[in-house]
Amino acid sequence: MDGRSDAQEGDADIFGAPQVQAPWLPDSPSGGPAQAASAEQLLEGLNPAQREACLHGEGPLLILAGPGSGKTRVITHRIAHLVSVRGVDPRAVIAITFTNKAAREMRERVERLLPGVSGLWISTFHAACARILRRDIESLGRWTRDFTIYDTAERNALLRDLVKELGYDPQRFRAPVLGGWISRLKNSAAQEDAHAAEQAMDGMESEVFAKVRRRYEEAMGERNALDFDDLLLKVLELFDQHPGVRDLYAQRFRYVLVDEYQDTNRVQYRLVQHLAARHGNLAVCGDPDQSIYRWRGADIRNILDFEKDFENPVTVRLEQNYRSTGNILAAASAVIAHNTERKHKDLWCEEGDGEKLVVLECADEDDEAREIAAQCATLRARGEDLAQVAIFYRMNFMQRALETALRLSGLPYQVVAGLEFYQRREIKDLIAYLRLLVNPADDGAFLRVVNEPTRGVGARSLEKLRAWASARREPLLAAAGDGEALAQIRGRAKKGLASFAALMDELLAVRDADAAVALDLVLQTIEADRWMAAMDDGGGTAEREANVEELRSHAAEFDRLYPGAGLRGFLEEVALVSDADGAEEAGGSIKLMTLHAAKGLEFATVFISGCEDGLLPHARAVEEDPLHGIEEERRLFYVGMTRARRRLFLTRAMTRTFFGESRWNESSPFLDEIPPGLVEGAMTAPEEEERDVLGEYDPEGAQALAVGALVEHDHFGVGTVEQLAGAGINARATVRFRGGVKQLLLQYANLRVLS
DNA sequence: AAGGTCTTATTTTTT
DNA sequence: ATAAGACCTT
Repeated sequence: MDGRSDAQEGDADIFGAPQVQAPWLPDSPSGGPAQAASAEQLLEGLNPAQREACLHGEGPLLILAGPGSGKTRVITHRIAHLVSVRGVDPRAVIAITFTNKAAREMRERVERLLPGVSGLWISTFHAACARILRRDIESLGRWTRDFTIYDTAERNALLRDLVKELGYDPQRFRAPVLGGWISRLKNSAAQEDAHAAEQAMDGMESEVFAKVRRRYEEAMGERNALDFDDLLLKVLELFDQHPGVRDLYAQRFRYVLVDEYQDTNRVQYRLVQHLAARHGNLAVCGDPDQSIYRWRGADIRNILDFEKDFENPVTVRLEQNYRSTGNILAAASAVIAHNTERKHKDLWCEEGDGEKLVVLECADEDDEAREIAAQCATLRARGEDLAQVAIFYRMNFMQRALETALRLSGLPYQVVAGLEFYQRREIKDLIAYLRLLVNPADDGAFLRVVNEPTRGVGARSLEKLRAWASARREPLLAAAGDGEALAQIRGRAKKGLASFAALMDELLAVRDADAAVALDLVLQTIEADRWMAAMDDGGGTAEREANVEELRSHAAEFDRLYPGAGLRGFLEEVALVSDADGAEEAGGSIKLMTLHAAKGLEFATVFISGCEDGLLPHARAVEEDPLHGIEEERRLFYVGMTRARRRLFLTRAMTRTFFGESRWNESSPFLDEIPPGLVEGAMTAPEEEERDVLGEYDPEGAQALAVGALVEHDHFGVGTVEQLAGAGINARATVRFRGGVKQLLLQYANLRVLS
């Protein structure tokens, strides 16, 4: 195999030239590991199936990998084997993952096997595409390589503006909905049924939608911006329209590996086809049972049909589970067996049965959170490492109650994949300054910071500026620096705009500088201290200052890690890597995350909270698509269960507060799919529960209740009792309030009897 | 134009 | 319950 010579010669000047590149992938001119691991070392400890996947040479390879079957191990060892044993140039290998977290982990593990290696591409689809576009997007004619990446919030902000601009009611045509439609349309663009997607919207609305969409694409072009979907789509366009460019990449990537293939959508599928077109050495890895991204276009057929799509693929099944105890595995297998859309798998493990699963029924979400915290405290007392404990939830808002309980119990915790940080106002503003400086056409960034700190520029003058700019198809920043445009604006606004333009002009000096340097100049130029003081809404400026300081240290750290990547590289990372906290992991703390974020991870102890009908499966998922929805939710539950190595707790709350109102929930149907013999504390622990609950429940007051009594409730006001049922903690009342009839659990309702 | 109060919708999941 | 918007006042 002499992959090395042709890749190096052909690509050195093309790919190795100094350029903006995905910073975490330093693409040094000469790749190659410092010291190669030997073949024996690499295969050590692998089972026969893992070995086969690792050693597979040329041609398509499908790795069907059950949870905990050592999939990442196989991929990383395969890469190491290719490079160090078969002598493949690292730059001829591309490994694509689905999340940043997975990419990071894979990179670390490969580096451990191949110390000092460089030139490998290990990244998400989005990062890889961004990187390709930074180099080649100008072939498409419309964007420059300094394009800005818009996240969902920025996309929605633009859409809202456009809806208004087009004279529609932004209340009726809400940006997130429109954005969702646009995204779905784009992701099905590579499919035959793109037309069908458009028809799905009815009459009147579809016309509005079509108009908004057209304007949106136009505006994104004018702003030199791309949304997440565009990143993939534009590469596809590039490859379709410029076979030469396509060949450059297809030629370079002798080996293409794709992880989590079951979650690829049709666009990603086609991208992979392009990349592997030349050499056909495509190895994909995945598990149809863990496909949980159908809602954003993932097409499970991609993996189910792999064997049809490629001639003579080698299929390797990894069915031995190295992670979980027998009980956990049996429970998870029993649950997933209820799905019809799947390939049968026989998972097995050498572990013993282990502990039984524990189901905890709790009164409400606070009780649930306290119960979980109490269990965690017990684990800690027994000497368990809390870093090996995770709590999963279906929806982000559920995080609150959990956090509160953990904090009260004095347990250290860490929220994984919270986008919090980069959503903070001061951080978004600073990022917008930096973006505008790299991409002066980014009107979104302009609008965000033109009056931040305040410069007396209000809606009226901005409207004039906009009119002038859009008539000339000029960016707003250019207009702000144009005497003619400013001629129609007077007073403070005029001065403000001019000074803003001058300020941005000054900042231009650090356009190609390191991230920290650029950030510091921005902070200095806008007089950050005064700016933050002005933002102060009473809570003081300490927190904002700390956030800004954290951003500075992020930037400095980035510069240190990726010399040469500069401000542009930093902005790319900020746009694509949402989980900023993932970098440094706080030792010994419990991990909180959504079920989706849990994919690919493992913990000794796992809590799945909210095992309730309506939440798991999520009511909306089932509603949208009764057929596939429930199966996807079941897969999600399965993913959660199979993260656990030794202990699995499934918790549910009888009532849960949704938005202000508390709702009664049935238990999740998935719980009933677990063989009862594997579960302990079967379904309820009445004596404990009663004790918990009675503390807050006043039976005295309840006794005064009778049908016909007039009662008062904190939220619903005054009402009449129509019916009483149940006893003790289950006592319920049906009460007619002015706003309607409510079923209330007496223990929580806190009813005051008026007559 | 800026700052305050009041209404309103919001809750899948991620790049 | 909460946050973001709309709306009103200065």
